[in-house]
Amino acid sequence: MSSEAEGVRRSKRSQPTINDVAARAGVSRATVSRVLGGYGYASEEVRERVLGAASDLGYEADRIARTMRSGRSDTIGFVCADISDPFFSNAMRGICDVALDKGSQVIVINTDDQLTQEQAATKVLAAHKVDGIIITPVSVRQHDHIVVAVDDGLPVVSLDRHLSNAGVDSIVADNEHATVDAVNHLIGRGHRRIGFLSSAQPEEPPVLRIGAQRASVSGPSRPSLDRVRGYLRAMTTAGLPIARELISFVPQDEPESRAPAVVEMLELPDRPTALFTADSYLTKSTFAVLSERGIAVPGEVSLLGFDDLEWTTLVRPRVSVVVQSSYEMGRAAADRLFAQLGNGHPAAPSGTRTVVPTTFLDRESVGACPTR
Amino acid sequence: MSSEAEGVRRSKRSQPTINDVAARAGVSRATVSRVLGGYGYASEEVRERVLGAASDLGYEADRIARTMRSGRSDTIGFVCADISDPFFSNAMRGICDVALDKGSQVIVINTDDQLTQEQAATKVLAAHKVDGIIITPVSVRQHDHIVVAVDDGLPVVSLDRHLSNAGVDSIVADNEHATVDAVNHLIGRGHRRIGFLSSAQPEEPPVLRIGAQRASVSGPSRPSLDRVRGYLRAMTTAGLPIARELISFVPQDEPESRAPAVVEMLELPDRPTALFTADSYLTKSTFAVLSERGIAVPGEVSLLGFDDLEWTTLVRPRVSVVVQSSYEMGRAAADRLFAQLGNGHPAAPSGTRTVVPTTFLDRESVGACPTR
DNA sequence: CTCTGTTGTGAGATCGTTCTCATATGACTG
DNA sequence: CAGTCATATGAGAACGATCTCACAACAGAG
Repeated sequence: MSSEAEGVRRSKRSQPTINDVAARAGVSRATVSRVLGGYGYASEEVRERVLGAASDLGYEADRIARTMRSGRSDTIGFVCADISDPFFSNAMRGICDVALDKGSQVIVINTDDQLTQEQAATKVLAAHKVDGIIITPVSVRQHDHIVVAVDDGLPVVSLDRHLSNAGVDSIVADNEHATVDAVNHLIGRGHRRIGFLSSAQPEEPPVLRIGAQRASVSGPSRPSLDRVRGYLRAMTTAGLPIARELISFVPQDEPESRAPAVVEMLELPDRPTALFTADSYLTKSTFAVLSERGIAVPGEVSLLGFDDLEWTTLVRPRVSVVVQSSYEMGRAAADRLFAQLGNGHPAAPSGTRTVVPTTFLDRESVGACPTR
Repeated sequence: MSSEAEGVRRSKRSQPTINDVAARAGVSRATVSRVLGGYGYASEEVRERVLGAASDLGYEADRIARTMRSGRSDTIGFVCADISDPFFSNAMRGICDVALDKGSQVIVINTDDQLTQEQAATKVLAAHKVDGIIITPVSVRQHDHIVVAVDDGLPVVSLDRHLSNAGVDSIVADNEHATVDAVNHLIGRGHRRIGFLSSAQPEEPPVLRIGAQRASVSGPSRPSLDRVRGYLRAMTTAGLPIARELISFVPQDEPESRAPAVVEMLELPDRPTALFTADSYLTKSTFAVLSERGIAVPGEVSLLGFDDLEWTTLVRPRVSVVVQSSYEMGRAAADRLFAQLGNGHPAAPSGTRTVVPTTFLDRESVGACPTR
């Protein structure tokens, strides 16, 4: 009933606390917490008084204090190479959508594919007491920091890369299969000399072993490697020879080397009649080179790429591509993470590998192998 | 010296606390805090012991507890319509880069241009005790929730939109000027009938007033409106008539209406010889329609757009555009925010309007006005 | 009438920091 | 020798929520 004290309100940063609500409702903090938290007992009369007081004051629980006490922050972390990359920003959108649904927020950290930054990121996120982390690990070998986080009980989901025996769930596209299908499509159109272009992690350049009967690539599962594997498998299965010069890896951190790599392949004595580009960067560079040199697509050279981007339907010919939905992959990663969170005690992560399907969009850049 | 207790470590979620460090160093919490916080006195000997203990334990201060006590969270919020939109993801990257530099993290929330979601977002971020917010407000009229936040002492910077008299700093491109220059460029090439296509916020469709001598558009400053203003000013200044049918607004939330709007303009009895598209969506739709219909660019129709995207140099002709660096705008917004944070007590935001320059990229889609 | 159980409430510990304040010691000054 | 400093440290109070526990009050059972 004291109307005078009400008018005085400190203007700067003074959200009402649970004490204010308790005082206004004439009950204790514990009772307010019980009513608002929806647990324990509370008489109907008290419940109404508390709810009324809370809404009168515009009370909103301080998340930080809540986290302090309960350990849950309703916040997850997303660690990626570069949020301005469409793959990650789309995945981010998927993650955010799921998080919103679960009442969580998302903190983003870019690593620029630097291991040190990734290590720092996991530490910072742990210090922020995030409930879990979705990460696209820089390296599939050096991931001690991730294992440490998992051991500390922090749920982690790996996006677009699979960490073997790290006990981390992962969400990946069916890269190998999709590539097999795509290359088979080219083979089906009569192509025999099919070039393969891919970006490669500078730290772990792929090592190819090309034998008479078999070709293989060493290293753990990661998109670029799995796609080479798909290429090798499709070629081998079709009984086609694997030529070293038809496989080109461009270091991820040397964008300026992409066009030269494409040029080099096009200037081969026995030029490939089809090109499979394993990522959007190389699809773009390849298309640009082809277009600049006036090489007819698909008349002289067919082009088939991985990843769909806005421009692929804007250019002529429209580019045929294998699509992986980064948005769906983001959603899947978040779903997986919240599933782990749901199990009260974060059950020992089983290291489940969730494979997200890809789609083949047959457009205009692939044609029959030109006859000579 | 007790080596047995050391071996026992709880595996789940048990980061060492400042108490552990204090115990190991044989000092009090306060001393540890002083050494680690770098303030007050501490003897060289104690300092070393503390530092040693902290590093032995791998101690990292709990950010949540720190926030609890100090009020600073080293976290800022970014509220945008859709993080998967290149404009926002690039801005986000800029914000993250600056934040990283300042030792802060960024929480992203998508609003899908929904006012209710934006209101919820500001509340949640306040509850998370973020140090400040960068926001691209859905509406430049209904922003009570933003004013409330500012009044509560939460620094806010508005990105890409200016809120008049809300006391909020803003970062915007020089939309009007850039458009004047761009349209002047078209006029300089002899064009007289220049079409203008833009997206419009569904809630506040622009109202045009077209008089004999003057044309104007009502409403507060926001990119789409400022660009129409630029168009009107350039046309008026050049003494060219403003024709209502040459100005088309497509509701932002109706992507399916874009192509029809372009078609409608191209089928005008006296078809425009040049088109200025005020945002990337319409640039894309316009290019697609032009290309599908086989209309020669710039032979029959010239095209000039706002915003640069990957595809504009991949297609033929390459599209001439006005570029605003969303990355730089993001950086500028973050710089502004941290500048406010720096002033100990967040000085009353002056409502400063920072204008980020644009660049005109003259490529191949603009040509001389065809003679009939 | 005592005992047990349900319902309702509050006191107070707790989470891990930061930071104020009190206190202690030695050195130096007048 | 008392008084004033600078140096060095620790005790303990916040911050705002959650949640355990203790305790009432009252019902119904034995």
